[in-house]
Amino acid sequence: MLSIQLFRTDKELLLEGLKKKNFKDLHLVDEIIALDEERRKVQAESDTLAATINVASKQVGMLMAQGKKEEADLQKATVAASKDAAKNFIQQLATIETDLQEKLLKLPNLPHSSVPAGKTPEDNEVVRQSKDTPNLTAQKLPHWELAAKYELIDFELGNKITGSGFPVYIGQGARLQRALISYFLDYNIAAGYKEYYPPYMVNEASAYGTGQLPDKEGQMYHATEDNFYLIPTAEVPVTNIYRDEIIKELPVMMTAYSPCFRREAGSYGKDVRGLNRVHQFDKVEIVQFSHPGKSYEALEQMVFHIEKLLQSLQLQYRILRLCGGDMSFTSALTYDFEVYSAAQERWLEVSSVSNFESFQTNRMKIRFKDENGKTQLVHSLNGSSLALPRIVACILENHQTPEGVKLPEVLIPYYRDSFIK
RNA sequence: GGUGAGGUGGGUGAGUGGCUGAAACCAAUAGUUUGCUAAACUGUCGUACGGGUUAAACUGUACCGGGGGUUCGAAUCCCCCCCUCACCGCCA
Repeated sequence: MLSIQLFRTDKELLLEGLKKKNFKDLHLVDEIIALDEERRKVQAESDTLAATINVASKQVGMLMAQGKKEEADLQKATVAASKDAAKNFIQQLATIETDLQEKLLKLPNLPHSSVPAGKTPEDNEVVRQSKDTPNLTAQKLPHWELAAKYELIDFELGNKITGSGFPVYIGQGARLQRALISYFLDYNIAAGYKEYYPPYMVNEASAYGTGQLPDKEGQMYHATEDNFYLIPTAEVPVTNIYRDEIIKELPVMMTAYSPCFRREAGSYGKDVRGLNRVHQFDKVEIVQFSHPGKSYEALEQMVFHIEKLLQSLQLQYRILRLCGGDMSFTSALTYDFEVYSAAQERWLEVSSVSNFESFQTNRMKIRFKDENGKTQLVHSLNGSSLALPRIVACILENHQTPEGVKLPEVLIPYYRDSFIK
């Protein structure tokens, strides 16, 4: 949620940013400004009236104590007379505030100045790309065939137990999941992130906090009996750890593994074959809360952190700076990491790292005391390090050899073998 | 699921209708002092939204789990909801 101060002081900047994000309903800006002014006007009047009522009420008590009953009754009448007006003001205020809030929630975050203009993924900017491309000559099997060949993943079995998009990992496949999760967590912890093991279901307030509600409700599995939501990412429970808190020491660096549940309503076709898109998958997430002046530095660090991780897995990757039109609603700057699937001959997104600035924390009221002792919103950032399915897909495809899948060096201690065969 | 107790500021915890935005203690923080890896003393110390100011000072309103009600006036009384704890039941 954008801060209301922006509307009072930087209207031009606001409009410019919204345009870059291809936001259409620009008239909302003027409506919000008008509502804000009205709100302040009504509040001033309401507060004044409330003040006079409070004074009169206090006098009733004093007069009664002195035994001046008639004068007290007079004051009572004064208060009673103002009561309707006071109630009216309160209702007016509530209406205006609800309206204001609703409109404010419709506006996306403003893009950072480095965000390229554009509307579609084609307009994303390639920041860096690893040089070498995998040299697969003899065989070039896609991961779903490799998974069948080595009995790693049974997609059909998942259909029977639950439904499509719920793969069952078996034997070496299951072991690889465990190895990757442990490796990713250890890698993050070594960089200073604190490990959390959060709940996999959250309440409504948490889902609102990170912005899954109200607009992305259909993407989450909902346990209606208790009104809990299955988390679509560990970002939700982990970020909410600090909801309504004033943080004592920045930065806060957290990492968590969790399964992720996504309904992915409306996705079909060859793009979702195998592990490319599933309803339940595993991911290790990193989250940071940062001083507003240092959040972009933190973002670059996170990008570097993930880049090194991908290099250690010997996967070919590229880093994209998303254009205004392709960025998420809440983000100010997003870098996507894609790894090249040699067998499918396409890039697959494996991580997305974003700075949300104060867009999330404004809604969740996550703050700190600045140098002058004033309470300010912190900046929040997060990224995947990493999402497993597509990493698994690329490891299988890109490291396939006639002898089996040769695992990268760093995974061997975790997998306790060097080949999947 | 049943029964009981309870939800107050960073923490413990007092407060059962006006003198309470809230005692006391602890923590935190600033300073004073003592020549020692600390103690003593003093001050400051909730949040939000307004007004005000270059910025402060200052000032108004709201908030004692959430919502509603009674009353001139509510942390305090009433109703509904949520949550926590204890015991019982069930159980990985």
